[in-house]
Amino acid sequence: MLDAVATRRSPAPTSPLGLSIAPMVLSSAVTDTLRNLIFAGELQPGERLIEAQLAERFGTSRGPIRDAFADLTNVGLLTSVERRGTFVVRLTPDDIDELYTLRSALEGLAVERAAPQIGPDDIDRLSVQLDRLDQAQRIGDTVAVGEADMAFHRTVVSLARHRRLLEGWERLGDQTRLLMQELSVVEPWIQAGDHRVILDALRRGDGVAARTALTDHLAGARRSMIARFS
Amino acid sequence: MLDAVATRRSPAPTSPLGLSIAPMVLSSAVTDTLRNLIFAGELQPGERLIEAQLAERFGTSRGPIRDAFADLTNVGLLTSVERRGTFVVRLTPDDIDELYTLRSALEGLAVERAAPQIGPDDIDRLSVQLDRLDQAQRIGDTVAVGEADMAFHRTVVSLARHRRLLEGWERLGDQTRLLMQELSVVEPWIQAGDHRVILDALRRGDGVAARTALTDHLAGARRSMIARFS
DNA sequence: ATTTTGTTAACTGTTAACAATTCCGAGGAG
DNA sequence: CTCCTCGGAATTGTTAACAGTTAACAAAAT
Repeated sequence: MLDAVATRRSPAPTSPLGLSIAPMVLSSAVTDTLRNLIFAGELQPGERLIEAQLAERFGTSRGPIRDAFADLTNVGLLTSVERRGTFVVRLTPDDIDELYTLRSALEGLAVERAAPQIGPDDIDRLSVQLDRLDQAQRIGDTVAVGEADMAFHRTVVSLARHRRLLEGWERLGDQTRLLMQELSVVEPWIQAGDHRVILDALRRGDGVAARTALTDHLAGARRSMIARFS
Repeated sequence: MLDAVATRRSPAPTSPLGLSIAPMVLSSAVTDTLRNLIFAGELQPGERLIEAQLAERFGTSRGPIRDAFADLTNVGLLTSVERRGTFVVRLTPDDIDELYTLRSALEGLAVERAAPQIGPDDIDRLSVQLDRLDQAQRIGDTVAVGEADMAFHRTVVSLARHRRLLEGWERLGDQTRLLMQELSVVEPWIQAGDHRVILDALRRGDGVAARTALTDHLAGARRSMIARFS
């Protein structure tokens, strides 16, 4: 029915046998599939998405497609104009500025909250993710780099134990991935070191240091992104 | 068709004759109506909303209702569980903490960005809104107080000229109004003065002062809210 | 050549019917 | 008395068809 069904939002309940029992809701499956198509660049910025077309492609009716459009519009990956259609967002330099200044504020708050209550297992998790990032960078796999980078940042934010903060950040995270796809950026080498500094500060439980390391890192990324904007 | 159609998101285009020409989209009308019903306390926290019921009440089919549910869920006024229904959010003390810490971060960023580029007309607008707030407080009109308070804060954020910041804040603003309704709070008297301090700092273009005044104000409101939580 | 006006095709918003799941109480077994 | 099972009712998820709007194009007028 669907090319590839990636359940992301709803962590599938499983039966004792490990089988996924949860009756799938098409809308969310479509949402995830579309998101991945966007991140993979198959749906390009500016492109118009037509309900009936996608409905046929996925073998569903237009209802679930509409729901997915609504979701992705709220996340900021699509924009929709009443009675005129919905399109993949095309980011401008102003958008980049907005993205990174906001991420800076949110992630800054996050690390300061996370630092005092962080545990050794959390540190390990972050460390593993950084290794994965290095690995991906060495190979030169753009998609994997994007994924790993965002995974690290997302984990940091999640450690603040602040639901709304995480939800708000996730929107920006998705848009950042769209940006990376749009610029087809292999993350600049600078960042490899930046991340370690953040992690070290967190390991010491030094929230203030972690914050400045993080905001510096994001300011650098922001400049670098705006610079390579064609 | 609809009891009261309040278009909030889409500022209705009007013809030279003053007639609203824009063909109304039911979904957004329903969204606004539901939001107002929630703020007015007619739909109480925890209450379950049933698609068919509301569809009949508004004289529409279930489609637009579903769309409205999706919107309000994304805003944080409703929560919906797959195949199980959607409910008016019931806020807990933890939620209050989240709301105010996040608002603090966002509005802090906002004033610092707004301060350097603020004009006399902006100051006037804010001043008028504060007068309105005082007025409402003197009369003791809870709903008007909530509206005026949120209007002031919203204007401050909008002056930062940062689309994503404003969008993110608006979700929190809506949830704050829900909170006020839930606690049926006439804003504590402290705040009257607090707001003036913020405005004065902005008038001087002093972003840092405005930030501390604002975050102090929000910290106070947070404590006061948690305190009166029954 | 350029603008204007019909005209048509495509698409979104909406509706109503169908399918599948959940909820809730009655009845029976332990 | 408690727990479990088994319908039936209620409710959400999905589908397919209809209606109004927008966009694109060709013909006519300036």
